[in-house]
Amino acid sequence: MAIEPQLQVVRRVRVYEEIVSQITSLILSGDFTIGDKLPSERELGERFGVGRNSVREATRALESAHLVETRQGEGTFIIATPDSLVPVLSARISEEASGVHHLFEARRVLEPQIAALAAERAAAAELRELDRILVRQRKEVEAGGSGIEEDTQFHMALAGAAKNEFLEKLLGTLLASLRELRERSVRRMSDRIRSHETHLKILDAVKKGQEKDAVANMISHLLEIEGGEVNPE
Amino acid sequence: MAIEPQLQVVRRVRVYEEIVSQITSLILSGDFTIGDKLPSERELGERFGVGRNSVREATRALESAHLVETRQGEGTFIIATPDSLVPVLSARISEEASGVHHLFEARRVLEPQIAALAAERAAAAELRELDRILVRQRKEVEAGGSGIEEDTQFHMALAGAAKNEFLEKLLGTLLASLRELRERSVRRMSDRIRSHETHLKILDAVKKGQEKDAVANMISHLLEIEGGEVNPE
DNA sequence: GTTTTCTCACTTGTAGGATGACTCCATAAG
DNA sequence: CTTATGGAGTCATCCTACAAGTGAGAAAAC
Repeated sequence: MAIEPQLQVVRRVRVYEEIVSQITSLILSGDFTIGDKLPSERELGERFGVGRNSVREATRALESAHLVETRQGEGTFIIATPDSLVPVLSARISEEASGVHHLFEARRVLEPQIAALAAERAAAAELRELDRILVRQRKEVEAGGSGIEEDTQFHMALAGAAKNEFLEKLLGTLLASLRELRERSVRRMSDRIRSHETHLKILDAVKKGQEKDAVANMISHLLEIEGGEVNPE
Repeated sequence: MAIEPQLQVVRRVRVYEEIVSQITSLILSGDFTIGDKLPSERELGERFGVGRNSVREATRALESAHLVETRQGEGTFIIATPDSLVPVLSARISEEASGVHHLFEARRVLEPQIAALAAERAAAAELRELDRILVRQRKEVEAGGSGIEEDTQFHMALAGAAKNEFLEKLLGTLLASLRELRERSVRRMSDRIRSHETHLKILDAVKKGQEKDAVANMISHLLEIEGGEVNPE
């Protein structure tokens, strides 16, 4: 084969994505704030040097992310509330590898407390659902699967049992950000089994309402998942 | 004034929204499932009787909701299952229902851990900044002010010292959400002074690197702020 | 002077054409 | 069998044209 020059893989960024990114930055930096009106589609197009279509596509993306609101005949307005910015922020951070450690740390902060709340508040039906998830995970792992889908389900169901929608939403965001990383990490079968067993321990503590055990088990579970190397100071 | 008939507010549905809705339904019903390829933009446009622009805008909205993935030269593909749609739907609901109580609780989950991290990692310059903030707060309160601005600064500076951008931004979000509520609550002078003194205690623990004291002091501080009635089970 | 109506400029909503870029696959050339 | 080539299908992006909605100020009516 002929000599192939090492080609840089060009990450094709579509025009509309670039616009979304820029406008999001302007909102985050405070240059645009709630209630502000964006320049018209034509003007934005001229300013960015792109067509009106691309501006519109960017607007649709921002709109479905609840960052802006478009009213025919009037214009497009910033409606970003702090709440709606949370997912955006986490998505950004996850793009930069430097933030991954922060995400794991945030998870270690959040999830043990979520486990404690679940231990305090979980209803019988929720406990049964958690049981069912772990049964599915066991089958999946024994069949050679990764069980990662069930893993996510377990953690989210636990958050649901904690009865705090804000925390639940937050964890969902966090797990979504970490998801591709976790899928990438090829874990050994023994790890998967151990992970499943720690799930059982956590659920056991939750069932008995033992908050401190739930916290402790969750912490060791997260350290297992995260590092591989558990570092129990 | 003349009799105003109760006018029904007409919800104008844009074409692209209708398309998003229809495709979402097809995913939920299982007619479209993961991996499936959507018809081409032209064909979709003809089938719905709309222009390609509208189809593209719908695609952008679906894409930013992680329901589909578009690859140039190939087509647009479903990347979601009915299961994965559930969180999307419930997120909408929680935007309205998510109560203030949940926000306070989330704060009690987050901020003690942030204080612990700060106790572990705070640099000298950051400690001096925290000092300065508390001096300003003291003056402000003694002059009859609320000191709420300095309160926010203190908590955010502490989060900065924790050296985790994600947690820092998260707390910023949370405090902004709670801000108007806190401003509304007319607190007594004695409460303001006590709040300031608890700040001093927290900072003291942070300076000495006593993580557990930092956590404990932060918890009691938050309970003070939140309820007025401390309930130390 | 006050109120109502109308006009017009501006903005978003939508359709559809033209062209470029990319992917895949069948077919031809070696 | 391997490698090029080319064409069909598709998305990416630009463009024009017009419909539809909004708001403000001019014009008209009172």
